[in-house]
Amino acid sequence: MERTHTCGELRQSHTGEQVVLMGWVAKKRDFGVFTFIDLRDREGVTQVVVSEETAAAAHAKAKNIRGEFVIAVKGEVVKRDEGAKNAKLSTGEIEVKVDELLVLNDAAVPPFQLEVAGSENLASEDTRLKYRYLDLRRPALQQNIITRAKAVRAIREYFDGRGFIEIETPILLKSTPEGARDFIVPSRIHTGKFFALPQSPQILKQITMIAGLDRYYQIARCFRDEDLRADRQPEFTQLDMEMSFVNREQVYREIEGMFNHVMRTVGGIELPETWPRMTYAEAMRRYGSDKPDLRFGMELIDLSDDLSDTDFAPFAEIIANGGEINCIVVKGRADYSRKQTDELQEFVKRYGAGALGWIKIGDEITSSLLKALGEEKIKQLIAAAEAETGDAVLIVAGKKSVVAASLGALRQEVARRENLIDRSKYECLIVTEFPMFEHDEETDAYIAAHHPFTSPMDEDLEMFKTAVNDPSEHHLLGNVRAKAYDAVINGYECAGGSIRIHQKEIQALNFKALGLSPEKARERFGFFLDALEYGTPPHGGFAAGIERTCMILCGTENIRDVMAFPKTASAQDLMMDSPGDVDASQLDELGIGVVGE
RNA sequence: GGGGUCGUAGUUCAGUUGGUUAGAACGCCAGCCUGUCACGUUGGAGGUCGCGGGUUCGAGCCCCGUCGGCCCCGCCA
Repeated sequence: MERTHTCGELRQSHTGEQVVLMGWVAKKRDFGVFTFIDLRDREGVTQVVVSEETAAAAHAKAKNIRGEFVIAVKGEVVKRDEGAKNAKLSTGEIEVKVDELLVLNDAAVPPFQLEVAGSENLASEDTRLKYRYLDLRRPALQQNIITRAKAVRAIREYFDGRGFIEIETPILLKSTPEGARDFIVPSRIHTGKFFALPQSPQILKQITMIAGLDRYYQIARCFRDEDLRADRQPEFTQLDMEMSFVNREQVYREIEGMFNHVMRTVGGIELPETWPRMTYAEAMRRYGSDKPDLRFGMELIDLSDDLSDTDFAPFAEIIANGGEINCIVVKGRADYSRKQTDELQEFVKRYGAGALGWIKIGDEITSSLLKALGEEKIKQLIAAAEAETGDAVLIVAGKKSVVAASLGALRQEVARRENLIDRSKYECLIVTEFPMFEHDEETDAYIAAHHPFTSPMDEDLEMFKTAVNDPSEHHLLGNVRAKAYDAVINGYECAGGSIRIHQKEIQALNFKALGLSPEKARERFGFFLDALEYGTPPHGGFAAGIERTCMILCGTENIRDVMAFPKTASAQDLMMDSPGDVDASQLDELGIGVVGE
């Protein structure tokens, strides 16, 4: 018996045809003298009916069939009576009247129900992860995996069409102890030495530019041994690309072109041909985030000037120390209860905020700051925030970075709670002019904000040189902007990149800024510094997160929904139970011993 | 490393102030059923209340510890 059709393709036009379907039993409805079976495969579900009267042998076999049995049926496509059609199924206008039924394989009773009314009754995620092969039979999850395949295909289409070439770079690389923790692979041939898995193919793609390959891309697996999040896994996939002889705008065009092509062809989503641009400084000021979700407003408002003359000691101190006092206005929520504002206060405390001040503009004005600031000042703040009767004003004071982080996160949290996010909207932007360095307070050192090969802005080059060469001006590093940029869709950082340094003098300057001696730099990146000597073209590029892009396309907030075999938040695979032990002989061969706890 | 939250039947959950034999739905097993598509219907089986300890006459419930899932902070050049 050969399959003639999938379970998703039969329509009324097939009426009368003899067909063979194969698939899994999604559901059986037994009526004694006949039995309905919902037969499922990747493409859909088709109802087949087995009658004792017309197919006694098949009907007898159907008696013993259970969910997830694998069966083949042969029979005629018949049009359903008007009242018996099922509008919920794409194949609901027909059914297959079975003549022959073959059990291709039986199945144990599944540990959880694949199809239940309402996805909120699904089995818990750890159960489903242990039996991932069953979870993956769920049409919703299969659609995500299929969407991902389409997205990757669309990416290849785009770059192939733009004259880029796909180049594979090694998975076994060398550890460069900067950035994320590496996954380490021991070498048997060189006992005691180790490879590292790529955190990204960054240096290698730059070397392809030095090699004159000009336009490179790769669907690259990346590995970072850091803690997980709802949108972060230890291994993930990036679209990695690099091009020579380009400026930032030319890279932006490729970011826009690629995402627009993928979102249009895979998701039917139209994004603007040219995306809005916003500097990092503006994004932080207006949204408290370098990846703002622009599907709603509720921008941050700076109240520092209005409070510069305050007697209230905590605020005065914060302003004196260069801090800020910002607020957001929640429309129509003057009715926030004490419990709710307490919850929001707990929320901002996670980000280091000391407290959450509030003003509720109801029939009368109430505020946690009424005693501290006085009624007149409260009214001034309301005016400054342009809040209206019925609104709530939420205020955070503190260090600039803490105010941005906590209020930026609060803005997102309130939008979620208040249902301010239009899920049918897709708001994208390119954030530009990221800072070149971040200041690490613990070590009082400056570390690369993007990576150590990022080019400074031309406008800031002199300041950069001064900061590096004059120890008394070292703090200026914090002001140097880079030719670095991110692509943001709906509050997700979907891609990031930069124009790279192609002159060895500036690269040396950058290593010095980062506190890397020439010897250390040579030790870590010697091969790359050598390469820079031999005619490096100006170049730049970006890397896009495949999973995050697919999360947006699939409308999920969980990265595990767009990966076939994901790991748990504690970086384990519950299906294969990895990571696991290895034989002592394997360790011996590698010259490795495990130090007990 | 830290915080929050959850853990009771195969699954999703309920379980009162600590008090008799821990319940429901779905699933499973056996029967009946000529048009279902969340089929209906009759009956049945199924529990180490995550694990360990403690308090108590008595613990699913209280306390301590521990393990695991999820979310967040730190971390993620």
